Amino acid sequence: MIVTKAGRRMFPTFQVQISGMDPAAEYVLLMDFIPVDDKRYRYAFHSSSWLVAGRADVAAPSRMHFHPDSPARGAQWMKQTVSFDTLKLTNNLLDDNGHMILNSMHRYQPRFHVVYVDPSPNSHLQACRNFCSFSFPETRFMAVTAYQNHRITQLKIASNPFAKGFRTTDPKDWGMSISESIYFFIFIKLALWI
Amino acid sequence: MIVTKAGRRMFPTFQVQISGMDPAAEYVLLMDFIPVDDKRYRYAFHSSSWLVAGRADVAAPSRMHFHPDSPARGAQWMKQTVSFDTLKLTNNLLDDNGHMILNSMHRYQPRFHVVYVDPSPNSHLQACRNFCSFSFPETRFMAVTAYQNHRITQLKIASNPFAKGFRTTDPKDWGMSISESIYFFIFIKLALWI
DNA sequence: AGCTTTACACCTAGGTGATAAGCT
DNA sequence: AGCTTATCACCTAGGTGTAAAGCT
Repeated sequence: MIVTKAGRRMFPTFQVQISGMDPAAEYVLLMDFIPVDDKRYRYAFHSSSWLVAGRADVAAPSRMHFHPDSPARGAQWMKQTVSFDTLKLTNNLLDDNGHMILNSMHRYQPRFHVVYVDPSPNSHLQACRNFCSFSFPETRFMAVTAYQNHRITQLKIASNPFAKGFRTTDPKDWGMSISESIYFFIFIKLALWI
Repeated sequence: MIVTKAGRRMFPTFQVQISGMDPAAEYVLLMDFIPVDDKRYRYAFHSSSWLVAGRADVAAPSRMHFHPDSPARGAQWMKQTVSFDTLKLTNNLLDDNGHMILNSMHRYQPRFHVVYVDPSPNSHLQACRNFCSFSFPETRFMAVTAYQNHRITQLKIASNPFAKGFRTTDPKDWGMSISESIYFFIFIKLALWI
Protein backbone atom coordinates (compact mmCIF):
# COMPACT_ATOMS: atom_id res chain seq x y z
CA MET A 1 0.00 0.00 0.00
CA ILE A 2 1.16 3.50 -0.84
CA VAL A 3 1.57 5.91 2.06
CA THR A 4 1.92 9.65 1.46
CA LYS A 5 2.37 12.74 3.56
CA ALA A 6 -1.13 13.98 2.67
CA GLY A 7 -2.73 10.56 3.15
CA ARG A 8 -3.57 7.88 0.58
CA ARG A 9 -6.59 5.61 0.38
CA MET A 10 -6.08 1.88 0.54
CA PHE A 11 -6.68 -0.04 -2.63
CA PRO A 12 -8.34 -2.42 -2.58
CA THR A 13 -10.56 -1.06 0.16
CA PHE A 14 -11.05 -3.06 3.33
CA GLN A 15 -14.63 -4.30 3.25
CA VAL A 16 -16.65 -6.59 5.50
CA GLN A 17 -20.03 -8.20 5.26
CA ILE A 18 -21.55 -8.75 8.65
CA SER A 19 -24.22 -11.06 9.97
CA GLY A 20 -25.35 -12.19 13.37
CA MET A 21 -25.66 -8.79 15.01
CA ASP A 22 -28.66 -7.82 17.09
CA PRO A 23 -30.57 -5.69 14.55
CA ALA A 24 -31.81 -3.27 17.20
CA ALA A 25 -28.57 -2.87 19.17
CA GLU A 26 -25.98 -0.21 18.45
CA TYR A 27 -22.43 -0.96 17.40
CA VAL A 28 -19.28 1.02 16.68
CA LEU A 29 -16.99 -0.34 13.96
CA LEU A 30 -13.27 0.44 13.98
CA MET A 31 -10.00 -0.43 12.27
CA ASP A 32 -6.38 -0.21 13.21
CA PHE A 33 -3.06 -1.52 11.93
CA ILE A 34 -0.45 -3.46 13.85
CA PRO A 35 3.11 -4.27 12.75
CA VAL A 36 3.39 -7.88 11.64
CA ASP A 37 6.92 -8.07 13.03
CA ASP A 38 9.75 -5.96 14.41
CA LYS A 39 11.53 -5.66 11.06
CA ARG A 40 12.27 -3.12 8.38
CA TYR A 41 12.34 -4.44 4.82
CA ARG A 42 13.96 -3.63 1.50
CA TYR A 43 13.11 -4.93 -1.92
CA ALA A 44 15.65 -6.90 -3.92
CA PHE A 45 15.07 -6.27 -7.60
CA HIS A 46 17.26 -9.13 -8.80
CA SER A 47 15.38 -11.73 -6.77
CA SER A 48 12.00 -9.93 -6.84
CA SER A 49 11.57 -10.45 -3.14
CA TRP A 50 11.46 -8.59 0.15
CA LEU A 51 14.49 -8.96 2.41
CA VAL A 52 14.86 -8.05 6.05
CA ALA A 53 16.85 -4.82 6.33
CA GLY A 54 17.19 -4.60 10.08
CA ARG A 55 15.08 -3.80 13.13
CA ALA A 56 11.88 -1.81 12.79
CA ASP A 57 11.96 1.98 13.09
CA VAL A 58 10.38 3.53 16.16
CA ALA A 59 6.70 2.60 16.11
CA ALA A 60 4.36 5.13 14.50
CA PRO A 61 1.67 6.57 16.80
CA SER A 62 -1.13 4.01 16.90
CA ARG A 63 -4.56 5.31 16.01
CA MET A 64 -8.06 3.95 15.70
CA HIS A 65 -10.19 4.68 12.67
CA PHE A 66 -13.89 4.88 13.49
CA HIS A 67 -16.12 3.94 10.59
CA PRO A 68 -17.84 7.26 9.83
CA ASP A 69 -21.30 5.71 10.13
CA SER A 70 -20.59 4.74 13.76
CA PRO A 71 -22.51 4.35 15.90
CA ALA A 72 -25.32 2.59 14.01
CA ARG A 73 -27.74 -0.26 14.62
CA GLY A 74 -26.98 -3.84 13.69
CA ALA A 75 -29.70 -3.80 11.04
CA GLN A 76 -27.94 -0.91 9.29
CA TRP A 77 -24.48 -2.56 9.37
CA MET A 78 -25.83 -5.89 8.09
CA LYS A 79 -27.93 -4.36 5.30
CA GLN A 80 -24.98 -4.01 2.96
CA THR A 81 -21.23 -4.43 2.79
CA VAL A 82 -19.40 -2.11 5.17
CA SER A 83 -16.60 -0.33 3.35
CA PHE A 84 -13.70 1.57 4.94
CA ASP A 85 -13.11 3.63 1.83
CA THR A 86 -12.56 6.94 3.61
CA LEU A 87 -9.62 5.55 5.57
CA LYS A 88 -6.26 6.99 4.53
CA LEU A 89 -2.69 5.93 5.20
CA THR A 90 0.13 8.38 5.88
CA ASN A 91 3.80 8.23 6.81
CA ASN A 92 3.64 11.65 8.45
CA LEU A 93 4.30 11.07 12.15
CA LEU A 94 2.87 14.52 12.88
CA ASP A 95 -0.30 13.98 10.85
CA ASP A 96 -3.12 16.24 11.93
CA ASN A 97 -5.88 14.88 9.70
CA GLY A 98 -6.75 11.75 11.63
CA HIS A 99 -5.14 9.43 9.10
CA MET A 100 -3.56 6.11 10.00
CA ILE A 101 0.17 6.57 10.54
CA LEU A 102 2.43 3.79 9.27
CA ASN A 103 6.17 3.37 8.74
CA SER A 104 7.13 2.87 5.13
CA MET A 105 8.98 -0.38 4.34
CA HIS A 106 7.25 -2.07 7.26
CA ARG A 107 4.65 -4.81 7.10
CA TYR A 108 1.19 -4.37 8.62
CA GLN A 109 -1.83 -6.37 9.62
CA PRO A 110 -5.19 -4.56 9.39
CA ARG A 111 -7.52 -5.29 12.30
CA PHE A 112 -11.26 -4.90 12.43
CA HIS A 113 -13.08 -4.23 15.70
CA VAL A 114 -16.73 -4.34 16.64
CA VAL A 115 -17.87 -2.59 19.80
CA TYR A 116 -21.32 -3.28 21.17
CA VAL A 117 -22.79 -0.11 22.65
CA ASP A 118 -24.20 -1.49 25.86
CA PRO A 119 -27.09 0.67 27.11
CA SER A 120 -27.06 -0.83 30.61
CA PRO A 121 -25.80 1.50 33.35
CA ASN A 122 -22.97 -0.74 34.55
CA SER A 123 -21.76 -1.56 31.05
CA HIS A 124 -18.21 -0.47 31.83
CA LEU A 125 -17.89 -3.40 34.21
CA GLN A 126 -17.99 -5.86 31.35
CA ALA A 127 -16.51 -3.70 28.60
CA CYS A 128 -14.22 -6.54 27.57
CA ARG A 129 -17.24 -8.67 26.74
CA ASN A 130 -18.63 -5.95 24.47
CA PHE A 131 -15.55 -5.79 22.28
CA CYS A 132 -14.44 -8.16 19.53
CA SER A 133 -11.53 -8.05 17.06
CA PHE A 134 -10.82 -9.78 13.77
CA SER A 135 -7.55 -10.18 11.87
CA PHE A 136 -7.35 -11.64 8.39
CA PRO A 137 -3.81 -12.67 7.44
CA GLU A 138 -4.64 -12.38 3.73
CA THR A 139 -5.05 -8.61 4.17
CA ARG A 140 -1.46 -8.02 5.33
CA PHE A 141 0.50 -5.59 3.25
CA MET A 142 3.78 -3.73 2.95
CA ALA A 143 3.65 0.06 3.38
CA VAL A 144 5.70 1.86 0.70
CA THR A 145 6.12 5.39 -0.62
CA ALA A 146 6.61 4.06 -4.16
CA TYR A 147 5.78 0.67 -5.63
CA GLN A 148 8.74 -1.70 -5.59
CA ASN A 149 7.22 -4.53 -7.60
CA HIS A 150 6.09 -3.80 -11.14
CA ARG A 151 3.48 -6.56 -11.05
CA ILE A 152 1.76 -4.87 -8.11
CA THR A 153 1.74 -1.60 -10.04
CA GLN A 154 0.12 -3.33 -13.02
CA LEU A 155 -2.45 -5.00 -10.78
CA LYS A 156 -3.46 -1.64 -9.28
CA ILE A 157 -3.58 0.06 -12.68
CA ALA A 158 -5.72 -2.76 -14.03
CA SER A 159 -8.19 -2.79 -11.15
CA ASN A 160 -8.39 0.73 -9.67
CA PRO A 161 -10.82 2.92 -11.67
CA PHE A 162 -8.83 6.04 -10.76
CA ALA A 163 -5.74 4.63 -12.48
CA LYS A 164 -7.52 3.99 -15.77
CA GLY A 165 -5.37 6.65 -17.41
CA PHE A 166 -2.35 4.35 -17.17
CA ARG A 167 -3.97 1.30 -18.72
CA THR A 168 -2.53 0.01 -21.97
CA THR A 169 -4.40 -3.28 -22.36
CA ASP A 170 -8.03 -3.92 -21.65
CA PRO A 171 -8.33 -5.45 -18.17
CA LYS A 172 -10.95 -7.82 -19.56
CA ASP A 173 -8.16 -9.48 -21.54
CA TRP A 174 -6.52 -10.57 -18.30
CA GLY A 175 -6.72 -14.28 -17.68
CA MET A 176 -7.54 -13.98 -13.99
CA SER A 177 -10.37 -12.28 -12.20
CA ILE A 178 -8.75 -9.37 -10.40
CA SER A 179 -11.65 -8.74 -8.10
CA GLU A 180 -11.68 -12.35 -6.97
CA SER A 181 -7.96 -12.47 -6.43
CA ILE A 182 -7.20 -9.38 -4.44
CA TYR A 183 -10.30 -7.80 -2.95
CA PHE A 184 -10.47 -7.58 0.81
CA PHE A 185 -13.97 -8.87 0.90
CA ILE A 186 -14.55 -10.75 4.06
CA PHE A 187 -17.54 -12.45 5.51
CA ILE A 188 -17.92 -12.31 9.22
CA LYS A 189 -20.19 -14.33 11.41
CA LEU A 190 -20.94 -12.88 14.76
CA ALA A 191 -23.61 -15.44 15.49
CA LEU A 192 -21.80 -16.86 18.50
CA TRP A 193 -20.88 -13.50 19.96
CA ILE A 194 -22.98 -11.39 22.32
CA MET B 1 -34.87 26.99 -6.73
CA ILE B 2 -34.62 24.39 -9.46
CA VAL B 3 -36.40 21.09 -8.84
CA THR B 4 -35.67 18.05 -11.01
CA LYS B 5 -36.85 14.48 -11.22
CA ALA B 6 -33.45 13.17 -10.07
CA GLY B 7 -33.12 15.78 -7.31
CA ARG B 8 -31.27 19.11 -7.30
CA ARG B 9 -29.24 20.74 -4.56
CA MET B 10 -30.34 24.10 -3.26
CA PHE B 11 -28.15 27.04 -4.12
CA PRO B 12 -27.35 28.89 -2.05
CA THR B 13 -27.21 26.18 0.58
CA PHE B 14 -29.20 26.57 3.78
CA GLN B 15 -26.67 27.15 6.54
CA VAL B 16 -26.96 27.96 10.23
CA GLN B 17 -24.54 28.95 12.90
CA ILE B 18 -25.68 27.83 16.30
CA SER B 19 -24.89 28.95 19.82
CA GLY B 20 -26.40 28.35 23.22
CA MET B 21 -26.67 24.58 23.06
CA ASP B 22 -25.61 22.39 25.94
CA PRO B 23 -22.20 21.21 24.63
CA ALA B 24 -22.59 17.76 26.16
CA ALA B 25 -26.22 17.10 25.19
CA GLU B 26 -27.26 15.42 21.97
CA TYR B 27 -29.38 17.11 19.31
CA VAL B 28 -30.94 16.13 16.01
CA LEU B 29 -31.13 18.83 13.33
CA LEU B 30 -33.80 18.72 10.64
CA MET B 31 -35.28 20.72 7.80
CA ASP B 32 -38.58 20.71 5.99
CA PHE B 33 -40.47 22.94 3.59
CA ILE B 34 -43.97 24.30 3.94
CA PRO B 35 -46.05 26.06 1.28
CA VAL B 36 -46.14 29.80 1.87
CA ASP B 37 -49.71 29.95 0.60
CA ASP B 38 -52.37 27.94 -1.20
CA LYS B 39 -51.52 29.33 -4.64
CA ARG B 40 -49.96 28.28 -7.89
CA TYR B 41 -47.94 30.94 -9.70
CA ARG B 42 -46.90 31.85 -13.22
CA TYR B 43 -44.26 34.27 -14.36
CA ALA B 44 -45.22 37.28 -16.48
CA PHE B 45 -42.32 38.13 -18.74
CA HIS B 46 -43.63 41.53 -19.74
CA SER B 47 -43.96 42.73 -16.15
CA SER B 48 -41.08 40.61 -14.77
CA SER B 49 -43.23 39.48 -11.89
CA TRP B 50 -44.96 36.45 -10.45
CA LEU B 51 -48.72 36.34 -10.78
CA VAL B 52 -51.18 34.08 -9.02
CA ALA B 53 -52.33 31.38 -11.44
CA GLY B 54 -54.95 29.67 -9.33
CA ARG B 55 -55.21 27.36 -6.32
CA ALA B 56 -52.25 25.21 -5.31
CA ASP B 57 -51.89 21.70 -6.75
CA VAL B 58 -52.42 18.79 -4.40
CA ALA B 59 -49.78 19.05 -1.68
CA ALA B 60 -46.59 17.09 -2.27
CA PRO B 61 -45.82 14.42 0.35
CA SER B 62 -44.19 16.23 3.26
CA ARG B 63 -40.83 14.89 4.35
CA MET B 64 -38.26 15.69 6.98
CA HIS B 65 -34.59 15.93 6.07
CA PHE B 66 -32.30 14.82 8.91
CA HIS B 67 -28.94 16.51 8.85
CA PRO B 68 -26.64 13.56 8.09
CA ASP B 69 -24.46 14.26 11.16
CA SER B 70 -27.48 13.76 13.45
CA PRO B 71 -27.49 12.93 16.23
CA ALA B 72 -24.47 14.84 17.52
CA ARG B 73 -23.49 16.75 20.63
CA GLY B 74 -24.05 20.47 21.02
CA ALA B 75 -20.30 21.09 21.04
CA GLN B 76 -20.03 19.51 17.59
CA TRP B 77 -22.93 21.49 16.11
CA MET B 78 -21.65 24.80 17.50
CA LYS B 79 -18.03 24.23 16.42
CA GLN B 80 -18.68 25.36 12.87
CA THR B 81 -21.44 26.40 10.50
CA VAL B 82 -23.97 23.63 9.92
CA SER B 83 -24.62 23.23 6.21
CA PHE B 84 -27.50 21.34 4.61
CA ASP B 85 -25.62 20.87 1.36
CA THR B 86 -26.65 17.26 0.80
CA LEU B 87 -30.33 18.18 0.77
CA LYS B 88 -31.93 17.84 -2.67
CA LEU B 89 -35.21 19.09 -4.10
CA THR B 90 -37.36 17.08 -6.47
CA ASN B 91 -40.73 17.42 -8.19
CA ASN B 92 -41.13 13.64 -8.41
CA LEU B 93 -44.09 12.76 -6.20
CA LEU B 94 -42.94 9.12 -6.22
CA ASP B 95 -39.35 9.94 -5.30
CA ASP B 96 -37.58 7.01 -3.72
CA ASN B 97 -34.28 8.70 -2.83
CA GLY B 98 -35.37 10.56 0.26
CA HIS B 99 -35.33 13.96 -1.44
CA MET B 100 -37.60 16.81 -0.49
CA ILE B 101 -40.68 16.78 -2.73
CA LEU B 102 -42.01 20.17 -3.87
CA ASN B 103 -44.54 21.34 -6.42
CA SER B 104 -43.03 23.43 -9.19
CA MET B 105 -44.43 26.96 -9.54
CA HIS B 106 -45.28 27.01 -5.84
CA ARG B 107 -43.69 29.11 -3.14
CA TYR B 108 -41.98 27.55 -0.11
CA GLN B 109 -40.68 28.45 3.30
CA PRO B 110 -37.73 26.37 4.56
CA ARG B 111 -37.97 25.46 8.24
CA PHE B 112 -35.18 24.46 10.55
CA HIS B 113 -35.80 22.22 13.55
CA VAL B 114 -33.69 21.36 16.56
CA VAL B 115 -34.58 18.31 18.62
CA TYR B 116 -32.98 17.81 22.01
CA VAL B 117 -32.34 14.12 22.58
CA ASP B 118 -33.56 13.81 26.14
CA PRO B 119 -31.86 10.91 27.91
CA SER B 120 -34.35 10.84 30.77
CA PRO B 121 -36.69 7.81 30.83
CA ASN B 122 -39.95 9.79 30.69
CA SER B 123 -38.74 12.14 27.99
CA HIS B 124 -41.74 11.39 25.77
CA LEU B 125 -43.96 13.13 28.33
CA GLN B 126 -42.44 16.48 27.52
CA ALA B 127 -41.44 15.86 23.91
CA CYS B 128 -42.96 19.19 22.92
CA ARG B 129 -40.51 21.00 25.19
CA ASN B 130 -37.56 19.28 23.51
CA PHE B 131 -38.42 20.54 20.06
CA CYS B 132 -37.88 23.98 18.54
CA SER B 133 -38.45 25.35 15.03
CA PHE B 134 -37.16 28.37 13.15
CA SER B 135 -38.46 30.01 9.98
CA PHE B 136 -36.61 32.79 8.22
CA PRO B 137 -38.83 34.66 5.73
CA GLU B 138 -35.77 35.79 3.76
CA THR B 139 -35.14 32.18 2.76
CA ARG B 140 -38.48 31.76 0.98
CA PHE B 141 -38.21 30.73 -2.66
CA MET B 142 -40.20 29.71 -5.72
CA ALA B 143 -39.75 26.12 -6.93
CA VAL B 144 -39.27 25.94 -10.70
CA THR B 145 -38.16 23.39 -13.27
CA ALA B 146 -36.48 26.13 -15.33
CA TYR B 147 -35.48 29.64 -14.36
CA GLN B 148 -38.10 32.21 -15.25
CA ASN B 149 -36.13 35.34 -14.39
CA HIS B 150 -32.90 35.99 -16.27
CA ARG B 151 -31.44 37.98 -13.40
CA ILE B 152 -31.77 34.99 -11.09
CA THR B 153 -29.99 32.86 -13.68
CA GLN B 154 -27.14 35.36 -13.86
CA LEU B 155 -26.93 35.52 -10.07
CA LYS B 156 -26.59 31.74 -9.84
CA ILE B 157 -24.04 31.60 -12.65
CA ALA B 158 -22.02 34.35 -10.99
CA SER B 159 -22.02 32.78 -7.54
CA ASN B 160 -22.25 28.98 -7.91
CA PRO B 161 -18.78 27.47 -8.54
CA PHE B 162 -20.34 24.61 -10.52
CA ALA B 163 -21.79 27.06 -13.04
CA LYS B 164 -18.45 28.72 -13.75
CA GLY B 165 -18.58 27.36 -17.31
CA PHE B 166 -21.39 29.78 -18.12
CA ARG B 167 -19.69 32.91 -16.85
CA THR B 168 -18.91 35.62 -19.34
CA THR B 169 -17.81 38.42 -17.05
CA ASP B 170 -15.63 38.14 -13.99
CA PRO B 171 -17.91 37.99 -10.92
CA LYS B 172 -15.43 40.27 -9.16
CA ASP B 173 -16.52 43.03 -11.53
CA TRP B 174 -20.01 42.92 -10.03
CA GLY B 175 -20.84 45.93 -7.94
CA MET B 176 -22.55 44.03 -5.14
CA SER B 177 -21.29 41.32 -2.84
CA ILE B 178 -23.19 38.25 -3.92
CA SER B 179 -22.38 36.25 -0.85
CA GLU B 180 -23.68 38.99 1.41
CA SER B 181 -26.84 39.51 -0.58
CA ILE B 182 -28.20 36.04 -1.11
CA TYR B 183 -26.56 33.51 1.19
CA PHE B 184 -28.80 31.72 3.65
CA PHE B 185 -26.40 32.31 6.45
CA ILE B 186 -28.26 32.59 9.66
CA PHE B 187 -27.21 33.03 13.23
CA ILE B 188 -29.32 31.35 15.82
CA LYS B 189 -29.36 31.91 19.51
CA LEU B 190 -30.71 29.11 21.58
CA ALA B 191 -29.60 30.70 24.83
CA LEU B 192 -33.15 31.12 26.11
CA TRP B 193 -34.27 27.69 25.08
CA ILE B 194 -34.06 24.48 27.16
C1' DA C 1 -48.48 28.30 -25.04
C1' DG C 2 -46.52 26.96 -20.99
C1' DC C 3 -44.19 23.81 -18.33
C1' DT C 4 -41.10 19.56 -17.99
C1' DT C 5 -37.62 16.34 -19.43
C1' DT C 6 -33.35 14.85 -21.52
C1' DA C 7 -28.74 15.04 -23.29
C1' DC C 8 -24.87 17.76 -23.13
C1' DA C 9 -20.56 20.72 -22.57
C1' DC C 10 -18.28 22.65 -18.90
C1' DC C 11 -17.17 22.97 -14.51
C1' DT C 12 -15.54 21.43 -9.26
C1' DA C 13 -13.39 18.13 -6.34
C1' DG C 14 -10.45 14.75 -5.64
C1' DG C 15 -8.18 9.78 -6.45
C1' DT C 16 -4.34 7.47 -9.67
C1' DG C 17 0.72 6.22 -10.93
C1' DA C 18 4.64 8.48 -13.53
C1' DT C 19 8.34 11.35 -13.29
C1' DA C 20 11.91 14.14 -11.69
C1' DA C 21 13.84 16.45 -8.00
C1' DG C 22 15.14 16.20 -3.17
C1' DC C 23 17.03 14.09 0.87
C1' DT C 24 20.30 11.33 3.83
C1' DA D 1 22.14 4.07 -3.66
C1' DG D 2 17.89 4.00 -1.71
C1' DC D 3 13.97 6.11 -0.22
C1' DT D 4 10.78 10.30 -0.13
C1' DT D 5 8.42 14.36 -1.90
C1' DA D 6 6.18 17.47 -5.17
C1' DT D 7 4.07 18.14 -9.45
C1' DC D 8 1.59 16.52 -13.19
C1' DA D 9 -1.64 14.51 -16.82
C1' DC D 10 -5.34 11.62 -16.69
C1' DC D 11 -8.95 9.68 -14.70
C1' DT D 12 -13.78 9.12 -11.70
C1' DA D 13 -17.78 11.22 -9.78
C1' DG D 14 -21.01 14.42 -9.82
C1' DG D 15 -22.98 19.56 -9.69
C1' DT D 16 -24.16 23.55 -13.28
C1' DG D 17 -27.31 26.00 -16.84
C1' DT D 18 -28.40 25.37 -21.92
C1' DA D 19 -30.98 24.02 -25.71
C1' DA D 20 -33.89 21.13 -27.95
C1' DA D 21 -37.37 17.90 -27.62
C1' DG D 22 -41.44 16.25 -25.20
C1' DC D 23 -45.77 16.76 -22.94
C1' DT D 24 -50.56 18.44 -21.98
